[in-house]
Amino acid sequence: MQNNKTITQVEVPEVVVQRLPIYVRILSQLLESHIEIISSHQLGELLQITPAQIRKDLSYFGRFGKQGRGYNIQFLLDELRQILGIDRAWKACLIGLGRLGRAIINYPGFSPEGFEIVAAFDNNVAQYNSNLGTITVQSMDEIAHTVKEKNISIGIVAVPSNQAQSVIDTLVESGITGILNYAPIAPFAPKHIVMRNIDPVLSLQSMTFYMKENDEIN
Amino acid sequence: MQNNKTITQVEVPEVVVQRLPIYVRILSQLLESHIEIISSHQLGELLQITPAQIRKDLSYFGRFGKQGRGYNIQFLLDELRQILGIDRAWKACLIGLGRLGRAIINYPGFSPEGFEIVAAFDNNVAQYNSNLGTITVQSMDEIAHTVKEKNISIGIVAVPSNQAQSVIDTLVESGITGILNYAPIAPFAPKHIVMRNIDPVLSLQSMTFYMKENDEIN
DNA sequence: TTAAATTGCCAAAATAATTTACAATGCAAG
DNA sequence: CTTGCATTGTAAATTATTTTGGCAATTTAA
Repeated sequence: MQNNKTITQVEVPEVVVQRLPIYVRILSQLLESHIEIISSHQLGELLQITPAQIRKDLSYFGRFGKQGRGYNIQFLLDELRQILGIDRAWKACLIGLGRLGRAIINYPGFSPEGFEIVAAFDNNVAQYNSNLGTITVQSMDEIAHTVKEKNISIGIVAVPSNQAQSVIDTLVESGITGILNYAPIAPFAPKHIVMRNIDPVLSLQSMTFYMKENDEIN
Repeated sequence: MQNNKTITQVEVPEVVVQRLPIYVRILSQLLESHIEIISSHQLGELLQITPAQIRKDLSYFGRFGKQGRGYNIQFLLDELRQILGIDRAWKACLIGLGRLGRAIINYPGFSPEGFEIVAAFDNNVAQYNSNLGTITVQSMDEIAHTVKEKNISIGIVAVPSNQAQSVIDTLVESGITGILNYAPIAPFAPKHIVMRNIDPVLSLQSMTFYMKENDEIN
């Protein structure tokens, strides 16, 4: 393991980065409820996190609050959005249009957050070309070309396990930098690629570890 | 934060528990390829983990290998499955049969791993009662009764955000001990409940934090 | 019988994450 | 304007986790 953080900047811990979107979500809700100011204590209450941790997390990026008062929610939100890079739109493509892929492409939660699926690929083009609104399904051969042409930066992988790694390889070669992988595999990609796995079976399997203990009481 | 691990046993770190299912998955694949023995070094290669970490992880639970030889895959698999509690079937129920819920109930990946959805609930019973095979959709009023009757231990939440917390509360009252939550909220539950969240938007939002930096080069 | 491979484990070191504590500041009330 | 309360930001201490190095014990294979 080489040290790649000698550059001056204090490295932001991964856990902190993962908490920021949660902060954003809660703050958005509060704003919708016409609340304008919140303290780290109140926010911690809502999130079941200590106030100190919230202040510490934020301190990696700057000073956003006012002593004696708390945080202006709108301001903090804008700052966090910028920090996360979600103050702008991101283009994504979807690979695989089986049951899962179709559920993903119809999921209404991505676009309000700025993630737009602008292309879809499946080798069974004809079968899936209906009901997809403005998007035309393309053959997987066209991934590289389309990704470059449309300047897509995120790939969403929803193909069967046995095809997933090769799709990922293709995406990487096409110049994509982020991959959201739904295939139940341990994917491999170069370090500059940001990978996130969505894997409900793994979640369940780590869940039962803790449940089995309780269960023995019954 | 109270110390709840003074009981004698060495607490198994959460990350370790989350790696075990990955070990199980890889080992299963190896077994299918008729490989019988593997060393921590080879396994580490496959998973991009150091051999020492794999040995350390396993050492929390016992001794499963042979010096000079490595691990018998079938044996290690059986042991890990038992440790995780996935050496038996778990009954789950699904709440919410919108697009997401229907994708979940049709997902073929749960049952081979021993997670069986044996009940489904939605307030719009009539609408969804077709195409669900053996499962009959019940009204949400019936959650508590059915969970107890069928001895269900896992709840899968796929209702809209605004209903999710109240569904979770109901599940908890019904005696469920594990919840797989697909609703994009920060759910609240008592500590004895094991909660896992599946939230692709949060994943994407923590992804762009790392992508935006690379992006500025373009 | 010997050499090579590999586990299990310990202890040490390094790294990371969380919590504590408090000075500094801002706000509100009088 | 002054006082007292609330709250941030952060340094330091603490706790937790991960990694590393090393080696005796054991197994296999030559």
